[in-house]
Amino acid sequence: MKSLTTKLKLLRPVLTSLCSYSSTDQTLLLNEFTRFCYQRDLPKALRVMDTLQSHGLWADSATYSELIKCCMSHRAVHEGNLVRRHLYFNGHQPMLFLANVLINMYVKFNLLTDAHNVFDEMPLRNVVSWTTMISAYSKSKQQQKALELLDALSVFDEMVTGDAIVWNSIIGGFAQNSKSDEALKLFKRMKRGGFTAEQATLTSVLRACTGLTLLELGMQAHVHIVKYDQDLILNNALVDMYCKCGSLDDARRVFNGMKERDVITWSTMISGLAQNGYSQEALKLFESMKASGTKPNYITIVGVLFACSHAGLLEDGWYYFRSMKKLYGIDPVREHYGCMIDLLGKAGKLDDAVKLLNEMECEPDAVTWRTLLGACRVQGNMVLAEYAAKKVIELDPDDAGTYTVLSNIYANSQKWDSVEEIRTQMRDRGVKKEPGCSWIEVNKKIHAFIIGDESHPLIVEVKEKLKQLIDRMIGIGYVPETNFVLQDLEGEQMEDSLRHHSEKLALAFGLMTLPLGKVIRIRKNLRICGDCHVFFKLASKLEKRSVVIRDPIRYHHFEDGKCSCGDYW
DNA sequence: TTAGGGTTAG
Repeated sequence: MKSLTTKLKLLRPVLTSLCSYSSTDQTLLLNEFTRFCYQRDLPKALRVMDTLQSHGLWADSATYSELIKCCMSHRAVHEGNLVRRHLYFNGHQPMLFLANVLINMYVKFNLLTDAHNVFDEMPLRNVVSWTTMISAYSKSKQQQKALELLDALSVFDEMVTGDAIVWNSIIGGFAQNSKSDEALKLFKRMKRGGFTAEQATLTSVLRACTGLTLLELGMQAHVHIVKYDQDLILNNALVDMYCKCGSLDDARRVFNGMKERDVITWSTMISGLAQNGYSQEALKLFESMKASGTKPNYITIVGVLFACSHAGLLEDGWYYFRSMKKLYGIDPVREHYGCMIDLLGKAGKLDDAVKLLNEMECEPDAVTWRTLLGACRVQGNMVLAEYAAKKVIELDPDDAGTYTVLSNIYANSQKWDSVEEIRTQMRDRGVKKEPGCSWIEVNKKIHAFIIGDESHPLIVEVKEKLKQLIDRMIGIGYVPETNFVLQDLEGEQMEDSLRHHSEKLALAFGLMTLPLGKVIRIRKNLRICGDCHVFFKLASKLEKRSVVIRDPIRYHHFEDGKCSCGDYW
């Protein structure tokens, strides 16, 4: 509800213009202008606007607002500029309200510099002016400017720092652009400022926790959102958070407690189960979904096919793939083909995988070829791997890991010229390897371990702990893998750093700091390598600990010497 | 009849 003062403020310009209606002509002009604005007849409205200006007349703000909306709906930038010039005519300042409308117009045109100019020229701004700018920047490539403006706003209005909408927009913008840590910092600032987060803000916060695999923090957020118990979107985000953090019991609990479920709920849970290695349960859930009357969409089918590929369910995979069009009217797209190529390839049917790849209705992309490369790794097919790796590099020349894989393949066949060629290519293209990095949450804080980086305060102790662990494992038969050829899909591996792959350091740290019985959860930026996979299986048995590793594609649950992925990843 | 934000699955 608008306060009386606000209403009066809004009415003032209308009253002013009414008082100036001295002649019938002018009244007619204004009426005409208003009519054209409402009719969204931009050229006519602009013509009348010019005439108005020559009479020294301004229409009321509601009319101008409509006119600007009209420019926006026509995406008429030029006309928008005309209106702006009209409003500033003869040194006039548009009233606050109209300046805000102008800012919004430029934001919608994605002309942030113009928007910021209007903002800068305003003698007075309100929270709407700030929000419009901050929100625009938080979604743009200039996110830093959103933070700068927020700081400026705090100085300008320390007690209030805007309102919940400002916070919501900036947190949402950062969460949406994978700036999870910044989003969470802002959320803390928001709470310190005494603001209460609404559903959408909390959903963004959950998204940020999901992005960082912050289970503890996500659970804390869960406690705070019980009042939105039956909010569908929030619950969907919760299910996803628990799945992505590898905590399937919690995910199931939320899922089962939901009174309303939509296609996203079902798809999230199906994919979540599949990614975590519970393929049969995922397929069963798909049946329940159909029984519930919810229609699957193409994402649901991606999850279903992923479940099949994960468990090597060749027959089921083919069945779902072949019948998706007929049963659900869904045309297979790249992701579906990708799942099938993965399934066929890892089941040892590389020829069929290649055949399907060639039959694709859409062009295979880098991801498709990388999928085939992954299958070659499992099958140890160097010839096809070389071909697939070349294709990946062709389509994604910045993919550092694949260069390494290709280089390893050449080195293994002693094609040293080719090895040198790859190195030159990488140098020429400025491709740098992303260093392997693993994160682990202890006491709601993230600890990062980066390969070759010694900056963690406990790094000496962690390395010592790891050394002891390796020695004990060698005692029970662990042989460090030294054949890198196809072991390491992302090319993280280097001989001397093998002992200190980031996830091994994170594991050692987890063993040191987390109480017995607590699951050790690690998130990685690169895919786990063959040696680490063996290492983690053995470590889970030796240390009697459950370990979950989330890599960019899927999850590995290590328990009692086994991994949920069944060694196909 | 006039202004700002944000939300989930791949």
